[in-house]
Amino acid sequence: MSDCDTCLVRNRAICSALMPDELAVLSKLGRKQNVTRGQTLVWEGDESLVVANVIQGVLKLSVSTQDGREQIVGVVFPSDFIGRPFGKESPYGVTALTDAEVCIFTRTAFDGFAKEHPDLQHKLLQRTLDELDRARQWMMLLGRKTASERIATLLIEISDRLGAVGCSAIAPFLDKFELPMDRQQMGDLLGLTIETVSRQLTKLKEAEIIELPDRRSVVIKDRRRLENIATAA
Amino acid sequence: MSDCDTCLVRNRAICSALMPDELAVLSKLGRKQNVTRGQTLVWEGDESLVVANVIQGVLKLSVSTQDGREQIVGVVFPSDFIGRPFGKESPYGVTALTDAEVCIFTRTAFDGFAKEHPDLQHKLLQRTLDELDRARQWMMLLGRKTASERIATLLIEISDRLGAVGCSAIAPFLDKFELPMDRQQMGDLLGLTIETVSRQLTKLKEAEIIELPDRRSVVIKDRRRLENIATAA
DNA sequence: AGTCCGCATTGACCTAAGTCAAGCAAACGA
DNA sequence: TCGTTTGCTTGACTTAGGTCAATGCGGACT
Repeated sequence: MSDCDTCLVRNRAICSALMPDELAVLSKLGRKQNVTRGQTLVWEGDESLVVANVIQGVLKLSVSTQDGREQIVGVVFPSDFIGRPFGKESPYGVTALTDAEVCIFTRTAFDGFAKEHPDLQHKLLQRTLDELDRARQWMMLLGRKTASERIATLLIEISDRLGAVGCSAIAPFLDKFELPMDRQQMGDLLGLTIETVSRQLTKLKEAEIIELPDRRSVVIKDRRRLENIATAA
Repeated sequence: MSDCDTCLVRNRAICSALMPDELAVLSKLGRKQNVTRGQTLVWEGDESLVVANVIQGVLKLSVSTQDGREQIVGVVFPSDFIGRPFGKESPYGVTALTDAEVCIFTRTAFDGFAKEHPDLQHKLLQRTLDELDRARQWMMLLGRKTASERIATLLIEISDRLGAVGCSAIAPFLDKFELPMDRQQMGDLLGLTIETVSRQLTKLKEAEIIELPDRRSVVIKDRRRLENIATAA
């Protein structure tokens, strides 16, 4: 891999657990790779051959039924880790939602390196625990929330996670942002149809809680009210 | 804690990563505790003060909305690990579904010990990754499956996990078992109401796919067909 | 400028699951 | 032994969200 020193996510990715000399070793094992929107990095059910760090862009993790229903089970942002280390086939596919850049490793090479580096494993454990918490919050959404609660929650969540990627000191709340996905993908993430997503968005727009300047943009005009809807308060 | 040597789950819990002398140290930090059905070990939103291994019994992890809707986001069986190590408040409550016995540690003591024992952390990481995969499969269920698919999936899942606890060499498929939860809890786990759970169970009974000898027992009469329903094949 | 084309929106209608309200039966306590 | 409670089932009705079918609209290409 070319150059960890200039990596956009070097302070936030799991690599930040490593000392410079260790990082040099790891960097030899990986390489940067560009991925274009829609490209699939890992197929659901395939043996888990690679893991990666996201440098730029947004990717989805998704599961499908035989008859084609799809559920997005995770969305990864810059500095997040992708893949299933330590054996096992990948129970979900990984596909780019936007053009992206990842720092990719073969799973076996990464596993071997990780075994020797407890600090890296520790970071990975913390990240996995956080991801598990997030997955569980999403289970509540999928199991018990109404369509409008789901949409509101999604907008807040995306705003927060995009905000965390940028400089949060300058822009603590990101009230204007680009959706990293289309309506269908929002539906696949929320367990709704595209039509319901669309209807709920126009409802929020008509209530003047958000604006939709174009198909991909969202402006949050009344964050407080949006949060109230999201938490069913 | 009294005695790891005779612990029912010593070969399967994360403790199995440790050497005898290390285990002796860990055992000093924990103690066995009995929990009765319905008792809550950790409250949702409380600071995470304890972690534990499950020795016997079944517990639920659950999240609630302000207005009282509940979603069960995880079910833990003997040898599973409970709690949120390394800081943070617990985003879910932990409550016993059956009488249970756990081996409990204060979080800080456990964290300290884990930091010194990479093998233990490695086990914990693998377990957390598995748990995350399971949570994601459940997201597919909650987001995209119909009521009958959900019920069928639940019965298969409980049968499998109870089977894994017992001796799977003797009983590879557990076709008769006790549900570790009531109808309401099945609903909370599946994102359904109690009435829908009941109706779907009677439908499976009338199709002669299962039997329901009493409120807590299930007999799987036609596993193949049940699996077909579960996977929407 | 005009015409595709891929999304997104909107409307009319349908249905799976929720709600509300009885019944019912095993377990429980007097 | 008989109420009472607690959990489960069943039935009648409602509804949130899905389905199907137009329609709209902005961006890319000729």
